[in-house]
Amino acid sequence: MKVLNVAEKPSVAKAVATILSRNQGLRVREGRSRYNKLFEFNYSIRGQHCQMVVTSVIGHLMELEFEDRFRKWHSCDPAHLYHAPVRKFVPEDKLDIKRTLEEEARKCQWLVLWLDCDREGENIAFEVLEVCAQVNRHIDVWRARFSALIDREIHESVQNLVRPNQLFADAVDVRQEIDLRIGASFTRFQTMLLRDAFVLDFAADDRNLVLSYGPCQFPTLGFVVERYWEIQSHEPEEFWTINCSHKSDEGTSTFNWMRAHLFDYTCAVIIYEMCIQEPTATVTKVRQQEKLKYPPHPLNTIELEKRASRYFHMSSEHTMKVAEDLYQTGFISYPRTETDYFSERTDLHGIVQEQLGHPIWGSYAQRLLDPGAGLWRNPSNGGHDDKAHPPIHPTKFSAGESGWSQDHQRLYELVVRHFLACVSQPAVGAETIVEIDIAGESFSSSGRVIIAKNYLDVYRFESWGGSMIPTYVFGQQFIPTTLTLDSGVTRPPPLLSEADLLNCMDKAGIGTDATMHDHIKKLLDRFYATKDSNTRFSPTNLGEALVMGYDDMGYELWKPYLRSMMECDMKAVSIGTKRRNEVLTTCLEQMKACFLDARLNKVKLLEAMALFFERSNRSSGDEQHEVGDVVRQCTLCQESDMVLRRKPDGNFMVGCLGYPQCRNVVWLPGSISEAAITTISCNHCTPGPVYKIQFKFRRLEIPPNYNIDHLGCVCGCDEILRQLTEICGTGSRICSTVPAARGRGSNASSTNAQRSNTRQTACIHCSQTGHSSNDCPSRVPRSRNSQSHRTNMPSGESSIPCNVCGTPCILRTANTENNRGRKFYSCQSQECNFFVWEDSLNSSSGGRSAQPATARSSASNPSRRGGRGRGDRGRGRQSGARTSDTTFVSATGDPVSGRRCFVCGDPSHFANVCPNRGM
DNA sequence: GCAAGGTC
Repeated sequence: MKVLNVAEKPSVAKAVATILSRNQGLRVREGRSRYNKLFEFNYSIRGQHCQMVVTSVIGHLMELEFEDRFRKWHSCDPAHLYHAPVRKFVPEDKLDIKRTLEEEARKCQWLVLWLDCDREGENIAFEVLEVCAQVNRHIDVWRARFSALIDREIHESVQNLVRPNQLFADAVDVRQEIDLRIGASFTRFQTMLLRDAFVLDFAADDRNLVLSYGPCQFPTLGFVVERYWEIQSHEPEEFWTINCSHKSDEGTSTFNWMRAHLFDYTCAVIIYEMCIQEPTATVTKVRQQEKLKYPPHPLNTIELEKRASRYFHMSSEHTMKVAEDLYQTGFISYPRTETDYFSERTDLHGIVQEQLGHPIWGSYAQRLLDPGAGLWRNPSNGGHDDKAHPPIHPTKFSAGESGWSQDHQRLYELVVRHFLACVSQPAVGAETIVEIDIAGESFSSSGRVIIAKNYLDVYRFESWGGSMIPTYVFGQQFIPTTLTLDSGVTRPPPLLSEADLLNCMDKAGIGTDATMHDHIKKLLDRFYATKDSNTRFSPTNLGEALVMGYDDMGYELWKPYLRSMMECDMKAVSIGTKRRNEVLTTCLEQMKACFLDARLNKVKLLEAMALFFERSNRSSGDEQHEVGDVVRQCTLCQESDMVLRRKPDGNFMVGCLGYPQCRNVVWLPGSISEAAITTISCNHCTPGPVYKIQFKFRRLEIPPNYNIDHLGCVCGCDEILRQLTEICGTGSRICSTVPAARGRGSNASSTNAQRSNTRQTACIHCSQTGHSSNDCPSRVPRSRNSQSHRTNMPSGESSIPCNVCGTPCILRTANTENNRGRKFYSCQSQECNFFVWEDSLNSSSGGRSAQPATARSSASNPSRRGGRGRGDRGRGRQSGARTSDTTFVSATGDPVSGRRCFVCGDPSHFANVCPNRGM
């Protein structure tokens, strides 16, 4: 029988082949991919003679992408990316590996998968399986389960093959699809919204700047911003403390006040004065005890990154590059591992033995192996095990190689010293604590003497501070040498260091050991954060603005909860308690709703950006193409979407995204001041969905008997919209400009709204034809700024104060069929919708109502927080001074203020406990 | 031009 064995990486293929063949009769040949060799030997599985071929892939064989027609950024509304078709395929650079697998699979009866024993490994197993089964559908597929590349483990696993686990692979499929859809939709949305709207001069090529969003990179940025805000909002507070020292023949001891400090000056002074009046100190306790300082757990990836950052100021990304080099050249074990415990079968003594010849730590290694020295101790167990790789440890001796950089040298030294420390006894110290009493107040002093340094002898990166303390005996009395009342101020926490950031990510489950450094690097690459020489991170203006924008929307998109929830769902899929499609559908529905909501609230992002950046007056580039909100699929080209857009002149239109190939367009009345897509679809227009638009018209530009708020459909069925287009026109500038003419001329199937524009309708201001109300020569010059509008009011015009806002109302004449010639007062303020018939003001009761004909829209004057600088944010949060006073409950049951669920928007809970998640 | 996850 011929058996094809496939490992996740070349090194594992080589190790498996070497172990199984016992290095006898092992033949090596090249495959189509230069990195993935093939190893051949004979072996017996459960008594059956097998010709074994072992080869490898390089991680994932396949990638997930949108189908071609959705890949261009302007090809569709980003909201469509939540259901646009995706495909899994082998990318160009992996085709060689695929061909090798196909060639070998054709000749084999069995396929044995030696992928890492985690979810990603299982998913890769199914990718390999798919490729092999396509060329040999009879191939029998098996999975080898192993937890380390050690002889017994590998031999046992091949004799106890199991079937691949579809559920594990499903969980990864779900993760991939969600990551892709969320990432691509939000990235396109925020990039196209913000890039050209502001002057982003920090990037050399700001036209090609990408403002990416990702479920790992954003929470990572969130940690940085949150700490920054904490520092910004810190208000130093003065405190008071009493310090005491005592000088004797043996030396000086410093005693610390056991109350530490008081913020109340009066209290501190009263206590201090009591001490001054009765300054005799009495020793109330002398305690001596042995203290141990334990060596670190065996080294895993995150710990390696953290320590290299702390000890050598190396970035996590650089650390992993250097570690990869050392691994490739055989000096250290596999550097991407979660495991921080050595299997009992690891030959720890053998690893130490290799280091005996080292000029610096060789003698320490000798002492370790000397049973008489008593220095050896079996390493501790950190409690993490990825079941695939051992902790990082040295695999080959080196006293320094010629090609090594200083960082190679340092990292190898760290790995070796860390390993030697792990198998060493803890340091032992003798600690003395002395407590004294002065006028009823307690003070303490401590000293430590190291009795045996043990592992600290080799682990030079750690120290154990301590100082000698003079001898004191219980009951002894003395007069302090100094007794002072000192003041200090509270300090903010420091900026996050790289080690802190890795810690936050690790605790919140953001990224994996192999990818965390990538997410950190991405923050720097995207200009979201900077790192100072002390490896501490600050957000850039861009990073802070983005987080602030989403925070102002009330969404937790920059917090780690979304990722944590996804992780829970992945776990549920992998153990079979939830189905793959169920999780996928529900999660994507929720994220799409969240996306649509975020887009409706995009003004928050714009406002936050405006706090930090100048507005740009660019009119070309993406701004022209800024994807608006989708109304429907274009019925003309039937490929792209029709989207609502606001043109530079302020007028609205609905145009096809396929422009200029498709020039389908619907022109809208020129009297619209606001328009926003809703999620309500029209019941009449087909093919659906056709989303209705919430319009707001300018009071002065439409007849009085029309409501200024109108929920309408632009696809021809809406009578009111049709009438208003007839009455108001679409704006003469639109009619006369070249692009507009092009749009109409090329599109024979123009809508009612378009055709109506050419009719001769009377202006509502002067009742003349030949111009629209927008361009009426008798019309009051109208600015978008209501302030300037007021100053331009023509003198002599009849006016009354507005009942609602007090702004003068102008007397107008209606020109509609039902009310032609009738006078009405209309408020000039754009923020106010008040108008009233003149005749109704004179009738005390009955007849026409004296009430304003239109109510103020609740949305017309949204309550806003005042302008806010960077520093105010944290302060607001600290004092709970947010817009809502609702109490929120986090997963741990702690009340948290000012947030709302990003799934359903309900402010009473967080998304992780949302009843609407339905999963 | 978007994500995150493998790995050379």
